[in-house]
Amino acid sequence: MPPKKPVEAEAGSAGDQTRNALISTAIVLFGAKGFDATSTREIAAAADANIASIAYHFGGKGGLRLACAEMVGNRIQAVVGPALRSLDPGEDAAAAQAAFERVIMAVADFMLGQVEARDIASFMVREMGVPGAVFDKVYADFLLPVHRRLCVLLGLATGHDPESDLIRLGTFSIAGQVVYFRIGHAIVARRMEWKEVGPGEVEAIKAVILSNIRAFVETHRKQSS
Amino acid sequence: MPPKKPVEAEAGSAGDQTRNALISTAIVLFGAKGFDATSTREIAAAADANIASIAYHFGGKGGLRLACAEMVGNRIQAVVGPALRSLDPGEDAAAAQAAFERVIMAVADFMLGQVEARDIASFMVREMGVPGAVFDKVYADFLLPVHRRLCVLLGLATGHDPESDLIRLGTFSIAGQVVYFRIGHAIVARRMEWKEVGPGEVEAIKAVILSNIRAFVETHRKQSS
DNA sequence: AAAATTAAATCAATCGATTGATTAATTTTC
DNA sequence: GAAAATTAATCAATCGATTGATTTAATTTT
Repeated sequence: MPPKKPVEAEAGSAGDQTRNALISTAIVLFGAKGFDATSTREIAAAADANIASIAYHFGGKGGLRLACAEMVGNRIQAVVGPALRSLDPGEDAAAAQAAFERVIMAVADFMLGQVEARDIASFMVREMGVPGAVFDKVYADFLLPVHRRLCVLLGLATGHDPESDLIRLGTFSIAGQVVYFRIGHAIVARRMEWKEVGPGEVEAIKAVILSNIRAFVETHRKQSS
Repeated sequence: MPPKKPVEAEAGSAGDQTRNALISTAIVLFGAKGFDATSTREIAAAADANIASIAYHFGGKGGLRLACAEMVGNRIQAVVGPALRSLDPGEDAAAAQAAFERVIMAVADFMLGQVEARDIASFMVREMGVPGAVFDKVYADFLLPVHRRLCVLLGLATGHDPESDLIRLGTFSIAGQVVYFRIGHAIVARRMEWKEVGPGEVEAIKAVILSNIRAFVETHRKQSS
């Protein structure tokens, strides 16, 4: 019988080591090739573990998938969470816009930045395409609260109702740009004649997205009575 | 043995019928579940054909994948091509912007519109995520020329060099919004509390994207000397 | 025009390989 | 020494691909 999942990340236990190794390598492989295209033998070999370890620790391949989603959610929360709760913009439209920009830029840095984070982003983007337990969990635990908060900020920045169609869809259209540059990085890189998407290229992408954010706010800004 | 009675030789030979049926159903299944998650038996059963037909007509599962990409490319070309070549904007910035908007709106209609087209879009979006023969073919035959043409239009509309980083990345940021609303439609629909993405919802999305296009042009417009 | 021939297409059956999962035995850890 | 963890080996099921036989359509020969 598998043990209770560790609340704290204890790297000491031998069981947790292989457990974490399986999750880490599975995220990379799931993100790179997809869930179905990745075999349990491949994961076990890359993680230097036995095939049966997957069933032992996670109950099966599906359980490992959920465990990956949980770790991905925690990782992203650690990146975006502080930027989301770092300030209370109150009624200041400029401060709200600055906070909105900061969150989107943080997400872009995470999604497009370091190579180790790209696998995490790829995994999550893949899972968001197919309905299932992972989708429901990530949506409820991560996507919905983050999007709600972004809508509050964008609503304050423009003077519109945060839950209006304009603000909700507008937030999607901005956040969607970040997502697109992640999943479409191969196309973008080829078209831009980039050998790789390094720090300089990420900055170029961020500049365009930031410009689009400010253009959106400026276009839809309401006069505050 | 007596010869068989002459049968009707109506539209399409018997071989082409099953061939087209295999491609059509494969696009739907590949788009909905992914290439690896779709078995040849499943395709053959849905297409009401024999399993061996896939190897006979396409040489194998991979050949069917390429054949699907070819048909998808033709379908999209038929939709976007006329809008792209319908006019020569010359030096008129306003006409170029109008043409740009028309093309993006046509792509959005195709990507988000009718249910039968969503499978095609899903298939292509999936294939664009993994490097391979399909990626190379679609990029060279479809993505590159369309993106180049869009850059010309957006360059004319804003007065910038069509091949500048700003215009190329800006075009991606706009076209990427359309792609995102396709792959993220499940998330968007849940957040917007839409039961389904019907014509009205598509119009709402298009309005936001169109607004973003105009905000981009207005922000980056150069004075023509 | 009838018969014979060739080519195209589909069929049921089966191949070896691989999938995720499971077992029983063994080692490690505390 | 008991629980936790790992291991090699095996399970039934399914994968894509292939086979040889059969049927259908088109072409040639008589």
